[in-house]
Amino acid sequence: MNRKAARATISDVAKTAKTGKTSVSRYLNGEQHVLSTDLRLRIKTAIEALNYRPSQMARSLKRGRTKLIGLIIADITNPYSVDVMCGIEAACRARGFTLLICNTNNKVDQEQYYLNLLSSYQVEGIVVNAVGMHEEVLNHLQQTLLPMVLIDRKIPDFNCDVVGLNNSEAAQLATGHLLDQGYRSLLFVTEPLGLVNTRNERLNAFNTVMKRHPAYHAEQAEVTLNDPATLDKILTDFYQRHRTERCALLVVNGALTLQVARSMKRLGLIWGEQMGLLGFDELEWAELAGVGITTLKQPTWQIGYSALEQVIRRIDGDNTPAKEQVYSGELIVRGSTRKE
Amino acid sequence: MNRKAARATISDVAKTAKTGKTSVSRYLNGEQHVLSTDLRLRIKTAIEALNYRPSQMARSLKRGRTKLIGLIIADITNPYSVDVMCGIEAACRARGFTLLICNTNNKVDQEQYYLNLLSSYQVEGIVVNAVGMHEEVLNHLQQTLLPMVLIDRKIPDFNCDVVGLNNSEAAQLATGHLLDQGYRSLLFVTEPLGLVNTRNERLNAFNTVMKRHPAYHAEQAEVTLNDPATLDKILTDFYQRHRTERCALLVVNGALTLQVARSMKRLGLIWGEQMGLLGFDELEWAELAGVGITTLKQPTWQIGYSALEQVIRRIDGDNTPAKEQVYSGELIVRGSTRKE
DNA sequence: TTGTAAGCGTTATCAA
DNA sequence: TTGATAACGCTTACAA
Repeated sequence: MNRKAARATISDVAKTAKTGKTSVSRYLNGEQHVLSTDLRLRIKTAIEALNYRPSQMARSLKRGRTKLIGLIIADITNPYSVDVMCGIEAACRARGFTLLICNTNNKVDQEQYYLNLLSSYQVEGIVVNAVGMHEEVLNHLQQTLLPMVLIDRKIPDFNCDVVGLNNSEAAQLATGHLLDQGYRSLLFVTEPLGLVNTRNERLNAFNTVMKRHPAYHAEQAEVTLNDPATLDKILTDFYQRHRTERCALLVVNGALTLQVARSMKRLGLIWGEQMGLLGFDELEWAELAGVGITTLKQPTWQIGYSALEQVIRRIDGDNTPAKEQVYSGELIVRGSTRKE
Repeated sequence: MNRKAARATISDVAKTAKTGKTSVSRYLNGEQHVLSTDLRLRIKTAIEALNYRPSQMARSLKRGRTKLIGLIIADITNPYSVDVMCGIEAACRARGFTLLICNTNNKVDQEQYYLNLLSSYQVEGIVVNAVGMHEEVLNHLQQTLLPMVLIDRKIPDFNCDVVGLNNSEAAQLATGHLLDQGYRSLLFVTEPLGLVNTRNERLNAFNTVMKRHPAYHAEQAEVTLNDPATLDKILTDFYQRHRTERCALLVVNGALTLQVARSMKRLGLIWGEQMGLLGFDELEWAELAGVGITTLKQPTWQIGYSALEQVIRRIDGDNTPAKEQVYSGELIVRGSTRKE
C-alpha cells in the first residue's frame, strides 16, 4: 500500500470535504467560529483521513513571516553553549518559533555560509551565542540587518541587545570568597583580554576588590586556550613566587578552567592543597576532579530563554534603545577553595 | 538610510538587469552557459547591487525539494550527541543540506511536536540520534514515512538503517584489557538492558570473553541513571564480596560512567586503587578525575557523518535493504586500569 | 456562512 | 539565446 504517499494539500482536503480551500484555511487558522458545525466536522474528518499537515513553506511564502529564528554558535562543544541553547529552544517552543541552529566552529567562512543560509530561509531574527567566539568572527556579524541579540558578550561599538551574566557582581563574589577562605595571593587567569567585555569586566571587578586590600597580592596573566606550554610556565612561575603564602587561581571561564586543571595535573600542583582554584562556569565533572573544583555557575538556561524573548520583542516591532540584561551567578564551593 | 529594506526578489533583479526572471533563474541555477556574456554580466551586477538572495521558501515550494534534514536528539546535553551532531552538520554542509535540530529531552510529546514540525517543513529525511533515548520515545518514531537512519541503536522489529559502534568488538577489547591488567573479578554495570541492542551486545561480548576464563569472576548489574542510592548499594556490595581479588567495573556508557564515578567518590572507593574502572565513551575530564579513567572512545564524528550520507543515499532513491554500518572503537588507557 | 481569485517568489514549459 | 506564463500550496480581499 501507500505507494508514493504524495503529501495531501489544502486543495485535496477541500475536495474531500466538498468545500473550497478558503474554508479549510479558516479552519486551520482559528477562525472556526465562522464555520457551520457541519462544515467544520467535514473538514475535520477530511484532514484526519488524509493526514493533512499544512506546508510551512507555502504558508511562510504567502504570509511573509517564517516563524524561523537563527541561532549562531561558535562552539557547540562548550557545555555552556549547549545549556544556553536549551533555554532558547524552550522559549521557541513556547512562542511558536522554530530554531535553525548553526555551529560555526569559530570560522569566518562557516559563519558567512550560515548567515547566507539564514537569510535565504528568511529567518525573522538571530540570536548569537558569542561564548568563545573570536573577535574577527564576532565583528563580522555587524552586517546583519535582522533583529539580533547577543548572548554573553558585546560587539565593540555596535549597539545591540545583550543578555548575560552580571560580570562585576560575579567576579566580586568569587574574589571575596577567595579572600574569605584565607587566600592572600591571587592570580587572575584569562584568555587574551582584547576588547572582550566579559573578560575585562571580570578582571576589573577582581582588581577593584583587591585594591581594597593593599596587603594582599593580585596578579593577572593572559593565555590562549591551546597553549599548554605557556600556561605551564605561568602557573609554575606564580607558584614559585608565592608558595610561601596561601595562593589561588581565579579562572575567567570554563573552557580555560579545563586547561588550567590539566596544566596543574601535569605540574603536580594539587588544587585545594598547594593552590586554591576557582573557575567561572559550572562543570559537570567539577566534583570529581580531586577534591572538587569551586565554580561560579551562570543561570545559562535562563539567559538563553531571555535572549529569545528579547529577539521576539524586536521582531514584534519594539524600537526602544538596545538594552543589556544581566543575571546573577551562583558560587558553588568545593574542595579547591576550602579553608586549610 | 535603508528604511525598511524589503528583500529584493527575482523580479527586482530581472527588472534592474532589464531582462526576464527566467534568465535570472537560469543564471542562478548553473545554466550560465546558455546566457550571452552581456546578459550574464548585467544579471551579475544587478544581483550584487540589490544584494539579492533567492528565497529558499519559494524555491522549495516550487521544486518540491526542501534540502532540509531533521535531526532528532533525545539529550543534547550528552557530549556524545554533540560530537555526533558535528559530524552530521559537516556532512550537511558538504552536501548542501540544512539541518533542523530537534532536542526532545526524551519526552514523547516534544518528540511528537518536532515530528509534526519537521513534517510541516517537509524535511526530506530524518536522522535519529537514539543515544540515551527511552524505548517508548524511540518506538514512537516508527510512524515516520520519511527516509530515516538511526544512530547508535536499533528499534526492535523495525527495519531501518543504523550507524554505530562495533559493540562486540569494542566490548571484547575492553574486557580483554581488564583481564590483561590482572583484574579477576569484573562487574558489568549497565542501564536497564530492555531490548536496547547496544547494551545487550556489549554485555554479550563481555560474557563471551569471560566464559573463556572460567576461573575468573563475571557479574552484571542494572541501574537507572538517576538512582544514586541503588548504584551505591550495587558497588558497595560488589566491593565487599570481591575486595580480596583485583576487581574492576566495566560501565556501559559515558552518562553512566559519570554516575559511577560520583558514586565511588561518595563511597570512598578510589578507581585504580580499590577497583579498576573502564567506561564506554570518551569523557573530556577523564584524565582529571583522580588517576584518570580509562575509556573506550567511539569515532563519534565519523558516525554522524556516515549517518547523514546514508539518509542522503535513501533520499536519492536507494532502495537496497536496510543496512547496518559499524565502526571500531579505540581504547584509551589511563590510571583507573593500570597494573598495580 | 461560504467560495472565487489573486498573488507570495520561485522554476518549468513552451514558444519565439 | 531569450522571455511570457503557468504552476507549487497557501492566505486574504472581495463577492455572493
